[in-house]
Amino acid sequence: MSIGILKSPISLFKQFPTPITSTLHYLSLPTNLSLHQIKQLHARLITAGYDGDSHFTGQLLAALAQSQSTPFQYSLSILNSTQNPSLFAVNNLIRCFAKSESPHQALSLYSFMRKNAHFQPNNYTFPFLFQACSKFMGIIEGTQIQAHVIKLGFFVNVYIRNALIHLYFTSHETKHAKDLFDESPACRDLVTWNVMIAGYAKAGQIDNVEKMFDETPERDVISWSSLITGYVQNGYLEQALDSFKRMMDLQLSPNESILVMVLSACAQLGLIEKGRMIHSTIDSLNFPMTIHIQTGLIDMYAKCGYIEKARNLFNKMPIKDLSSWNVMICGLAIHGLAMEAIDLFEKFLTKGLTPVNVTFIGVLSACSKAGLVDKGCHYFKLMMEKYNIVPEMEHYGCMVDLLSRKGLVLEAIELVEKMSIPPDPVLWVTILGACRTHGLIKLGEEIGKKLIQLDPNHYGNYVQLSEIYAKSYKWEEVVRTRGMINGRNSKKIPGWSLIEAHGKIHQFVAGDREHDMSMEIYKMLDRINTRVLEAGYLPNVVQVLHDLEEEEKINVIKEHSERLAIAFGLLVIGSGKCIRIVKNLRVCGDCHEITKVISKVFEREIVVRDGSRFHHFKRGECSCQDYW
DNA sequence: CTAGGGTTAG
Repeated sequence: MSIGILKSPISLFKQFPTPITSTLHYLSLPTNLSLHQIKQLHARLITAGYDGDSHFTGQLLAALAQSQSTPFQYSLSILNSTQNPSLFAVNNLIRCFAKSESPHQALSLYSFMRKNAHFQPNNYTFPFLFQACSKFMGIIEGTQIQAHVIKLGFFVNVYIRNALIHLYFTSHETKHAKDLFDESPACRDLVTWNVMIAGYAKAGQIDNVEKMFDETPERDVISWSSLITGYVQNGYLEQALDSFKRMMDLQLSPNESILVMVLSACAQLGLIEKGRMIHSTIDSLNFPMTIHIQTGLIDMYAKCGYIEKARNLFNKMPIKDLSSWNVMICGLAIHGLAMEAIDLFEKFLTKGLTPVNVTFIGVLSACSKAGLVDKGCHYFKLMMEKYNIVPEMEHYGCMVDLLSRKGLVLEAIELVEKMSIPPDPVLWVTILGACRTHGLIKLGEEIGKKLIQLDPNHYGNYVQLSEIYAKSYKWEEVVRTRGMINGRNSKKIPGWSLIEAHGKIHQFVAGDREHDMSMEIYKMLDRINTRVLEAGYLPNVVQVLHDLEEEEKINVIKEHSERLAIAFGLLVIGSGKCIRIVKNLRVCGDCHEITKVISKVFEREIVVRDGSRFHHFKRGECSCQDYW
């Protein structure tokens, strides 16, 4: 009896004769059976009197090992009910253990094997063992097993070597992985190259990722997938999109992973035109609308400013997983739709789903963006007490932000001092900023001095402190603090803004004169400045007044990257169409103010995604209500 | 029967 004549696993059950004849001993099961189907089959075998048959035990375990589920107990019980399990069965049990939640059990089984002359490991055993070690970074155990591999003469087996290289990479032993790769060029295949590409990607060594990819003799879709994933995970978003284009130009078909990654690249860059193009590529390829693809699309639309599109896709999803909910909740949060994010989270809970750390980052950041102190504190407590989630830096970040911006600076300080992990200095920077805006001179002075001591090169701390002095009219201190900036190596992250126009990406930095249309852009900027002044816009006087040392800086404020992008947008984006800008840093107060006025006098909708959220500017107002 | 890639926040 051959499995080839059977149409589906279900028909397999129906065609099982009772009692099962000996011809069935040559049966091998199809892969991708569900746990339910395997259990049904198992039941039939028992009723047919084949319980404990060593051949069928092996087949059941092989099917389990290749199924989606990871039933540790069940697979063990199958083996235990067998009198004379085959090596095949034991290997597949190791495989089951390797992918289960307790992969170290694979090693217990291995040491049992070594004590039994009957079950000496073969070439199939070791890849599963190294896979198990990879799951818990068991490089010490792995190295011991490597010694056995050498002793038994299996070290030339390409499957085993690949699994071992993979183990070295997952255990951050990049050097050892490379040595193993270099050692025997003869013992390499396509998988070896792919392991190297993905391994270097995980290690953040993007140069080596590219080198390995270029040197791969023949590439498959996993090679491309590993390259593109490596780019996205290390922030090389444009390169990821370029590689995707290259791949598509070669008429290769993408897989799900590639599509999800390029959607993420578009999401992070805010490239709606490109994102839409990928969406239509997915449609025209008739690519299956999996949960991952749908979730990627929701994330992309939300992060590109189309929250209603994201919402529609989410509501239409027949099956959602945890990530889908997380993406949607976080998407609402970056749009400042705090109440909707909270309502969705409550709906999530009523479905009986269990939130994870990311879910709470979404909820808490929603609360912080809307200044909902009571709700934020409630959910922070709920997270710790009901769900036993230990807060991470990001959760503290939301809470400190929420409390301090609402003026509850002492509460914020108390929270930071009670933290279970050493606080990131950024938390103190947030509190320092709140001291400045709420006029807490003495406290701010103290924190500012401490921060400068902690990191004397951080430019922003001097600025904050000097502004606190300025507020209390301590001019000498202002001058002294400003003077301390000179000669420091500022670690300031360079700010940029980008705008998509007619399928091209245009990126600007402050004072940028590199763009082809620079002349027109600066002319437009002059026009903007004239018209907003007429409309009653006042530049941030305090800031300008005390930037005495370098007059250059006054101009730099006027030439902040988003202003260049807006000017460019007004020039090239058809009137009536919304101008969409993405920037990496938070929008500064002055730019926020001027953008409001621009939206009014030029009658333009302007959407800015800054480092933390969306601002929808319309008719002189912003969706954030000036709280951001 | 074997090894390799995967969305989520600021």
